[in-house]
Amino acid sequence: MELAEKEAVPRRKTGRPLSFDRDAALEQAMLTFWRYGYETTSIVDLTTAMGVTAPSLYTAFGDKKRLFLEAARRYAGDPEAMAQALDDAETACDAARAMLTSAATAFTGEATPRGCLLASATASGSSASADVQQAITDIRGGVAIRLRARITRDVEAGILPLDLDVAALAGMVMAIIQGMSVMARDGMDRPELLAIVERTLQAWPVCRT
Amino acid sequence: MELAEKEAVPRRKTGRPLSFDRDAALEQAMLTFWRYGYETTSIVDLTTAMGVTAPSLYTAFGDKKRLFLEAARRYAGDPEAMAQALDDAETACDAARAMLTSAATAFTGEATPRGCLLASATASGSSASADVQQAITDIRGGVAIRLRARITRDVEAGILPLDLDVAALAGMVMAIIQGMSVMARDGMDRPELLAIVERTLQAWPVCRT
DNA sequence: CGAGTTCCATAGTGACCGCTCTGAAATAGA
DNA sequence: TCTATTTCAGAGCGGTCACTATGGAACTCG
Repeated sequence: MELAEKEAVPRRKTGRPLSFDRDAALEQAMLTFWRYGYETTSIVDLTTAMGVTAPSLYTAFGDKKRLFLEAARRYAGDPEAMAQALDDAETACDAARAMLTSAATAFTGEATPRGCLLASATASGSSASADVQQAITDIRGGVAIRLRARITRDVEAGILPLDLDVAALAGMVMAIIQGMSVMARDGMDRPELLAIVERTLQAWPVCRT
Repeated sequence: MELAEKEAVPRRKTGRPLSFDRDAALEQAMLTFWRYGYETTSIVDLTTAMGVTAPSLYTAFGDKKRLFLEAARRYAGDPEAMAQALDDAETACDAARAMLTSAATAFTGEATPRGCLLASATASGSSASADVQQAITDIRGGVAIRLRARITRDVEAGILPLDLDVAALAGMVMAIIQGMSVMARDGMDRPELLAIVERTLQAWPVCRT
């Protein structure tokens, strides 16, 4: 539940120090979950990638679920920073374009797995991990909420029509992001994804002005 | 490899007959994979849903991989029928609209799991199932190819502009389908998905004429 | 230097995984 | 009815799963 509270500063004063870089290990865990998914990544996969033994992993991160959620939070980045980026864009259309192009770029990185961790890692799973799936769903929902808020701001500013279906417009952007994740995993390259982004933005009301 | 050949008619003449409806059992297997994914569905999950014992499952379907691929083929339906439906539509835009609305409807059915089996069941997985993931990717790719062909037909007929990026337009439709699968799984209802479809189709060149 | 604390690696734990061995039961053809 | 063939259900195969008990090693503090 409130596992984010004691996480930041549980710093011990005495005792043997950590023999590995916790942050670097978390990064490797994130990349492993990104590539193989939550349930379909084994502890052995993780310990191998992170370069630590199983007991060290459990001491440092709790268990597989908490490690995954921490990795997912690291992947998602600071929600406030995303909200700020959306707000800083001149228009909601610019904000959406920035979201989509950065997604298309991130999904086709050379040094990372393809696609989106949040879209693929818990896309399916047993009922035993329903709570983890819900947590990731909530992160996605948070992005959608912030995007809708940014669009609504443009409606209220008179930039977008008053009768606009804000949820549908935001939903289109979210759907393209999740869809591009699948297609990037299928091997589609970055220019193709960016072309999809530009085509999709043609659906934006009066964005072309 | 060529497991589709001897499948249709391996009918034995003697011996104890099957005590269950193979087709109905396959249907239940499909629904189970649809809900829980490929690797994250256990044999016990399957035998429970199908109402058969493990040895019966293996005798009738081979192994987990072959059962899944057969279920996926059943889910995808006849590719020729889909190609025919695309061709029968008056325009490529109508064909795309039909694809998208039927996807939005199928992803929010009352009697089925939510989302798309082909989009979610192998969205992530260990490297041990890379061949299964590739098989599902190929099915998705087949849909994209047929959609591009239908769009190209409209370009050649002068309905769509000659300089149209066909791959990008088809990719947009495919991305929306995969994306709606995720959002349907997140709980989005049918009217919301259909609103996304209509908004997205605003990006279609001169579809509104 | 101890005492106390924390992390280390080895070597497991029971539970579940996909899958199959076994022998009885049910059919078709002789 | 007898034989051959196929499916049935129960029990269990080796392997992997997430996770941990244990005892020694490395640190801080007094």
